[in-house]
Amino acid sequence: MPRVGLNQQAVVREAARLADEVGFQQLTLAALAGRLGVALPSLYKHVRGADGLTQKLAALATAELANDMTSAAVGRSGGDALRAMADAYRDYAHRHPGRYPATQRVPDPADPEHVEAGERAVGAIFAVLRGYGLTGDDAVDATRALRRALHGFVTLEAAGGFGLPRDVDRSYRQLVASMDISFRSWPASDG
Amino acid sequence: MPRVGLNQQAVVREAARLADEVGFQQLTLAALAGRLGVALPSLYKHVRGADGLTQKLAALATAELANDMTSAAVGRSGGDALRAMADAYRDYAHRHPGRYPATQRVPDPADPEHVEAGERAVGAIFAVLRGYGLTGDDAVDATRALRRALHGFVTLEAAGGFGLPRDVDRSYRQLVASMDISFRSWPASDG
DNA sequence: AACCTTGGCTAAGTAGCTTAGCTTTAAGGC
DNA sequence: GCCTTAAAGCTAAGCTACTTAGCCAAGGTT
Repeated sequence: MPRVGLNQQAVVREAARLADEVGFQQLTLAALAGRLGVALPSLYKHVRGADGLTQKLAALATAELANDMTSAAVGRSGGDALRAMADAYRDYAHRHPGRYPATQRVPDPADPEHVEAGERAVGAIFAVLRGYGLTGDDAVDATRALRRALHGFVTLEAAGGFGLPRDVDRSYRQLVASMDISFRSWPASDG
Repeated sequence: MPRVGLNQQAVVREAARLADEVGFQQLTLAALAGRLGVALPSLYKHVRGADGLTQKLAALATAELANDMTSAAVGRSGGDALRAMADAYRDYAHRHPGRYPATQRVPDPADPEHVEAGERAVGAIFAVLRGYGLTGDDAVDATRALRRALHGFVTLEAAGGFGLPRDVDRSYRQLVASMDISFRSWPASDG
């Protein structure tokens, strides 16, 4: 029995690749083990079963997405920053259709890297909102609104949920434009 | 073997109740069969397996949601109608936590009732948007934006995804208020 | 060289879904 | 009132996927 020499990182990275190829839902331990050239139960030496694997995948994907969003916004502000970040978000979902769904998982408090990645993602949005003069509770609400809008879009897009015949890129630009308007005239916090 | 006397409707209705109790993900054929007092394979006489069951559940839930949204908006217009409909949407998700996720399933073209329910739901939103003077492509984009916003909110809320400490009802009102503003100054279609 | 941690394995068991094929109920025609 | 038959139930069997238990060998450490 020649050793393959796996470790957790190698397993999770391969899982990410596989997920992008076959889809998040189709990511199975059996397929992953086959890809890595080991028997299925061997994976348990590296990750805590199927759930542990998806949690680690979530941590990886969240970190990647946070990176992309941050780099997109750097050196920009206001509507420019918003558009750049929104594009980076959608791009990531397109480039990594299998990893993207994992980013929606609530960070595991027991995994510091996961928690940190989540905070960086939120922080990137916060930074953009500061350009609109939004801070404190307003920024919290606005962050939620933006996350929802972006996530909702790419999810429905991926599901083919846009039955209505309308150019999708354009819809996205419209969405971002409307968020821009919302943020500029954000309802007063005591509303 | 005394007959229970099931039919498709009885099976789907019980599935809806069960889903609300144990959660959409935990809705299993085994649990449903136990609840109905029949052996698991007997369900196949009424629905086409697990997938067929969730599709029928989706049709039921979508119809219910469309009804609620429509009744909420009737006799109102503009921001009033928007708020009422948004509240009805979130209420439904709260009252039927197990059915709600099923409403996100793309309508099955082979199931006329499902298709019709989906059209009624979109139609209810369209009617409200007409009050903002939005029609045609603008209404399409705005409908997508509203669906996303509402769905995103209740999904994140259900997932406990609002880690940030902030009153959730209030966030919802803010969200709806910001949609109201967006719709009143919707970007021109040629933007 | 002996040790012992680690990464691999096989075997076995669980949960859930599905199909095949049989039996019985109960409705309808004669 | 019987006979036929479609429908509704059943058991048996098999599939996929995940999980646990327990064993063995590879290979670094002392």
